[in-house]
Amino acid sequence: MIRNANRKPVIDAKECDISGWDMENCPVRDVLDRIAGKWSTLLLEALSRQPFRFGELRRLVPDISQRMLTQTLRDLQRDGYIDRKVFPTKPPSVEYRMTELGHSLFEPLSKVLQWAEANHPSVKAARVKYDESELA
Amino acid sequence: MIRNANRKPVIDAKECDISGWDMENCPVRDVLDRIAGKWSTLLLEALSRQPFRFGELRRLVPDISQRMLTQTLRDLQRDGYIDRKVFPTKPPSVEYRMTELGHSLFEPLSKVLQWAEANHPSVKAARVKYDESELA
DNA sequence: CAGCATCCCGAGGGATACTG
DNA sequence: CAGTATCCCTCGGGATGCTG
Repeated sequence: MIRNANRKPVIDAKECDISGWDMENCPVRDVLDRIAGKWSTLLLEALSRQPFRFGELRRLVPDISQRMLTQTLRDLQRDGYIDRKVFPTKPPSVEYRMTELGHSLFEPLSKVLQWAEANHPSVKAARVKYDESELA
Repeated sequence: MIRNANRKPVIDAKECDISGWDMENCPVRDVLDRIAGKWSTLLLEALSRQPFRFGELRRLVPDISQRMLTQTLRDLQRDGYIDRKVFPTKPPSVEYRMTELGHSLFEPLSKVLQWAEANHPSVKAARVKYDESELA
């Protein structure tokens, strides 16, 4: 039985490196908050394969509003994950292309996405089980 | 120069496997939405190291409100990432422990967290550069 | 100790219309 | 085509107080 007696003292802040994260300027949160948006990962996934133009992305992700497409692309660009090239044609065309930083981010990120897809059934099953035990 | 002429036709939905995700029941989003919360990764990181009790987690993450601590823990438990064991002592004590599913999630997830920490300077630099070019 | 209930606010994000 | 500008509204999450 796990009890207070043979429980280790509360984890040391230095050692654990968690308590040291004050949320105001936590590096991990600062990066994560931007890619945790509703559309970020989807756009990163698309652009990880090949460059796309605005309208192409719009067609690729039909559910996104052009407002959020613009904003998400700008945020991703601001953080250095994608590049934006304007071709002064008429009408103008704009190409979005993933940077090296973006690719290096997407490498570990894609593993999480793959995990999510692969383990979705387990998660759904866990939810059903939880919900059943709750209404008891 | 990249132009419309020698540009590949718009990516095939089947091949790309993106357009096929209707957002309503996209597996990836369904999983991601829960771990994208403000506190989820922090609690997963803590519990990936060792089990903790409610109050211990509270002290580990001082910024979290007990409301969000309770709610986030319940959500993580519901999705099967952590277990909750109640010891009928007085006063009662509750232990949270990461499940195998949680550990298997945290494996790829921790890589992203490490990436975020390691590349935070690059991201910050990109932002500065972007903001400077914007006010021009 | 480990929660639950309530109130409340700001940000994320949708819908629509207009523009260079 | 590739955006910008408004309006609006949900809801994630903070603060506070109460309970078994």
